[in-house]
Amino acid sequence: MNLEEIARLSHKSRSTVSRVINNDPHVSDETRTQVMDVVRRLNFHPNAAARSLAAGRTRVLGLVIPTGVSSLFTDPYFPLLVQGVATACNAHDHSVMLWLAEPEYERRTIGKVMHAGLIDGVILASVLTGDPLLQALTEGDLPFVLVGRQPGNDRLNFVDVDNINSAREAVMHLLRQGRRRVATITGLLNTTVGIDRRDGYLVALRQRSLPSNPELIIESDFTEAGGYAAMQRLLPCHPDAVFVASDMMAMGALRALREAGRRVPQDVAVVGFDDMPFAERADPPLSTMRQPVQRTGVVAAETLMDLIDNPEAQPRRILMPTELIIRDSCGSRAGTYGPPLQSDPTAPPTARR
Amino acid sequence: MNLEEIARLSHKSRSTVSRVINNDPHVSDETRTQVMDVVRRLNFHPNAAARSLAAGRTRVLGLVIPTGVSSLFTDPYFPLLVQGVATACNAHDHSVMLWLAEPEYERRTIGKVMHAGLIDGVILASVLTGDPLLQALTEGDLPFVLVGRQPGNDRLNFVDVDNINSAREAVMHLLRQGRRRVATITGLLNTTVGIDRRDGYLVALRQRSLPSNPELIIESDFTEAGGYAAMQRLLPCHPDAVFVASDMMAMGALRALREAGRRVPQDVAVVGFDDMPFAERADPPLSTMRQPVQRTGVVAAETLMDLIDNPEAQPRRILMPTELIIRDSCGSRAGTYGPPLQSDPTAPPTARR
DNA sequence: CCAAATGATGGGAGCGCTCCCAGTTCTTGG
DNA sequence: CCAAGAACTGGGAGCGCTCCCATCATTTGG
Repeated sequence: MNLEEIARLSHKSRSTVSRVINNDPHVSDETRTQVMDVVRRLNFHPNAAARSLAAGRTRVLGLVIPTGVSSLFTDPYFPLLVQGVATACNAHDHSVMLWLAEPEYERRTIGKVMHAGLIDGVILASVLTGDPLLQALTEGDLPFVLVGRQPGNDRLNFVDVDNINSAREAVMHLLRQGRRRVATITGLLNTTVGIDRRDGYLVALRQRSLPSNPELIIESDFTEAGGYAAMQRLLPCHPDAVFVASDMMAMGALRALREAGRRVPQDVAVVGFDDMPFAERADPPLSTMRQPVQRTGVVAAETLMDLIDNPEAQPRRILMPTELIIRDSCGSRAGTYGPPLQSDPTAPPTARR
Repeated sequence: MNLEEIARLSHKSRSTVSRVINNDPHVSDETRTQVMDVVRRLNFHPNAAARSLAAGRTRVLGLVIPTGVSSLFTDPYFPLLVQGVATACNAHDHSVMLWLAEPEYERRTIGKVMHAGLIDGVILASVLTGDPLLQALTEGDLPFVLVGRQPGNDRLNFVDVDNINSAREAVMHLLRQGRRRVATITGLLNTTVGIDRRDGYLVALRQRSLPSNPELIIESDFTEAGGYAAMQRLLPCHPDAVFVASDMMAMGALRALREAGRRVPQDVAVVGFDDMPFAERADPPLSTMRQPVQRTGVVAAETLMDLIDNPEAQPRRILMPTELIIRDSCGSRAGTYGPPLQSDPTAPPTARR
């Protein structure tokens, strides 16, 4: 079944049917109705390949997820992001093509993304600096949006949260409680997000004129096991608070603290990052910096579609809001543990929704 | 850049270049080398749309994930499945198109999957009986594979685990420990997997000539919160063991037991299902029936590709192996808790890898 | 009342491939 | 040494659309 056949059955031309299908205004209402009747009766859908070939666009967005990041799919971060992208594509009558960037197929993936004409644009999640695909995209002319900023190139389009300031706020919150030995478990420090959240920790200390103590800063890898191991290394240093750069690692940290007999939050306050679904059911419920992951996926997809339609505009650099969610693990729930939350009029608001 | 241009530069015809690109054997080695040199030099990739249009196949597989199942992307089940499918596609030089089956776009999704010619075949995960897309696929002629069997139609292709027998084994294990009041928290009973795992529980009781007690069977929904609520309803009935139909719900059940002061496994033994990554880090580590989710995704994709090449063959009905993983929560770790594991020569082996 | 603008429609060309058929060259056996 | 086949190569048609231009009918303004 094709345009020609619909044309025959509705006694119109192929061109007119094409106009109807594509909502072209240059069609009379009567004709439109006639054609649509036939289209609906036969459940006609135009062939995507022919359409792409003739029009030069596919109405498909690519989504590339790195596989090197070990946590990958056990951490709900990517699933939520994927869900956001897919939802936005649904809403805008696009489809999404998903690639796992497995190193052994790197060249092939680059070829498919950039040269095969399968997609109109691509969303790249969590790229590492120097990623060959990013390199190729930068040199090519396929529209693309990063999830997570890349320092050093201010012409890139990205959607992200303000990791530095969000981390700073989280640590500030701990300091305002009177915690004096605040440690941090960082993410991988070869990722921008890992670096930024650590830097936010350092900024907070500096703002309070506190020295940073290298033994209170442990690099980890965003996994539960990594958080557990990092917390164990931290135990001998007796921190009274830990800012953990992801909820997944925070779960590991809580487990290590529990096993070591340290009470949370009485002995050690813990704040995570992400507000993943499991955070509120942790033991104790985890205080954490919420970021709107699913919404980030939606915005990334919408930004990309906008970019496809308007390739010449200024780079889009979008920061999503974060929000500090206070639960039990940081010891500042009113009247629950320790000293009450001191109000600090110089502090920025913690909620920026 | 197109075939014609490669042909010009390599002093061959379009047809010959096409043969080289498609690994047609009717080309001399010399010609092949010449052409490939130009192809590589210009980094040429044939246009996917033109290819699909001319050849009638896209080398793209669809993957449809339901969104009605509330757990969806917070449960690592789907992510692992997606990863398996994507990996298999990578390995076989295919791409994967992902759709979230959101109810409000149901008609549109069906159209894209079935009539737009975007894909050569589709994998459907966790369909409910009577799903309109399944209905449409059954009546159409697009190759498709289900993840999870559908009773009532033995012409469908599917990949699954033997949920009935696996559940039976898990419950048998509890009974062999001497547990007498074994309860179950089921999944949604409008899903085949929910029904099958409950039925396996019932079969185990029957095999031991034990009566089934309705108040020890609580329907839940595969979520952590659902498992928590179900366990709370179970507490007054004083079960000494619970078979929970998913690890996610088991986490909720453990939380409820902990809050109620019931010791696991001394007071209540718990066995889950899935062996999700978090199971071994639960408190206590969760005994569970492992199923190879990622591998299931790989097999589903490979089965679909086979089906696309051989549409006329017999229906593929594939069962993946499961394996009971003994950890602390069921109280049968040798020399750890309670009575020793009794050997039961009539029992089937628990590991079937 | 007629020229010019406006609106609606139809047909041709062409997007970049694959597939088929025909033609050319090179072998090989009787 | 030549016919018959095998091996390789080239060109045409066509996949189902979109886009452009031409055409025809209908308004509208001077």
